[in-house]
Amino acid sequence: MKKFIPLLKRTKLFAGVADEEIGAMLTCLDAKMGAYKKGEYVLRQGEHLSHIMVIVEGELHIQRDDYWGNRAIVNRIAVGQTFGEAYVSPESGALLNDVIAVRDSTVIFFDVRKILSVCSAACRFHSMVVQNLFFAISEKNRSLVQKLGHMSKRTTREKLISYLSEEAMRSGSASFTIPFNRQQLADFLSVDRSAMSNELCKMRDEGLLEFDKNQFKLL
Amino acid sequence: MKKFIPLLKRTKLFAGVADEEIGAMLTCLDAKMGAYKKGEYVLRQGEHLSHIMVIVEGELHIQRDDYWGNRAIVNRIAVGQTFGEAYVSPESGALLNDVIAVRDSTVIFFDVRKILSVCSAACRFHSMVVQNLFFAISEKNRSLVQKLGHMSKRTTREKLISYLSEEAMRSGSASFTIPFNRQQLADFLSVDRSAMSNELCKMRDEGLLEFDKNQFKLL
DNA sequence: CTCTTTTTGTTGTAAAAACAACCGACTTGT
DNA sequence: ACAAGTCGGTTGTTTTTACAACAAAAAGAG
Repeated sequence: MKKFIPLLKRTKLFAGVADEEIGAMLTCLDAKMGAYKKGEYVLRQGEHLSHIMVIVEGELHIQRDDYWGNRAIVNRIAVGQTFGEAYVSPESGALLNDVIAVRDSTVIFFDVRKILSVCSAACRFHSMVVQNLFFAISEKNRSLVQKLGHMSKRTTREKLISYLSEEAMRSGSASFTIPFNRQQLADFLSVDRSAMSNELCKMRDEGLLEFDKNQFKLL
Repeated sequence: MKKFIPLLKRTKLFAGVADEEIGAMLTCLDAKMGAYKKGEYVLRQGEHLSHIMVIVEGELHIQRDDYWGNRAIVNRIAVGQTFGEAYVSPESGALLNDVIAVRDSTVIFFDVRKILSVCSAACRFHSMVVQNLFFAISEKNRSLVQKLGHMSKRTTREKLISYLSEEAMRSGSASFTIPFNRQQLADFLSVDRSAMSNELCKMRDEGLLEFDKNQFKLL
């Protein structure tokens, strides 16, 4: 687990915590590691979560499949990001979604109760982690609201424009790469893949944008 | 402001804090009160927020109107609930939505920085409020995910079933009252009002549910 | 109580999306 | 290298939605 300390240091969760402190905290917070193959479930809807997870390798999707096989991708968790902050609260019920590895992934789990309760040991930075956790969930909250902004658009085209504009804004350039393939993007925006593909090509023909695979350019 | 202390005591934010402490904290946290008429804007998209608000009278909608007049209702804030927790983080940018009073409303604002920094005075319960704030945003996070669950449904009917099921679940009964009129519900689910009204009546005719104004019963 | 405004339901039409089926290009594994 | 699988695009059909316009009922104002 130690080899991930430099990476952990750069995460939002451990921002401002010294290297040597992180090592101590791994013990203090009862950190456990898990490895998942591509396509494997990390957590399943209905489970009760007692740990917060930080992803240190790979990529996860928070998603949900309904009875008819429609998949909705709620969110994407990349290296350095966390999942489970929203389930820290004692009143939070069962997990609403599945968490699945979209690539071979490694995850470190931290015991929630140990994070929230003050520890006696060397964790001078404990309270900073609590505040970081707050900022992390705060950021996730804003990202969910932004996603709602895309989903509340009526047409596939508007959803695409809303999403792609955000990605362009985030990357700070009209050219950018999205972290989804077509099917995943369709599941993320909750539209039909073929209809979306069709719409993308129409938009390209109209000169609104260019794309090649996951590389997009807004014009 | 004092008359709201009993109410504040029952909010999630001040859970576990004694009456007399709340009075002290109102000063300590630099609480300010604001009154808003029905239809008035409390906050506007693009503003920068430095306060967390607790609503003590009335009802607010978090919403966004686009260029073409389409309104999307992101969330509803009722008495005792908070808004702005997600904008506490220093990196959080401008407000993504408008906040509007749907009824005459009264709001108490708390200075964010004073909440997050440790105060010297009588606020023994300060750290409890920080944790409560965490739980509040955590709950809001889950509610956003649930809303995404409704919005990710493809048809108006499915969205309605998803939403109404949740409301039934929450009320613990097949009969329940929703906090929206038809137009607001349509804006909340991001569908056309007339189409939704039509769908609701079809579902009633098929024997799926009964309703009278905002009162619904699932069968 | 009466007039006005708001809310809800209804209908028809045009636009858009979902769905299904298929093809070719590209990957991957053996 | 070859077979199997994945991925993105295309097309046609059916279903659903948005939009617009209107009517009836309810709520609210004076």
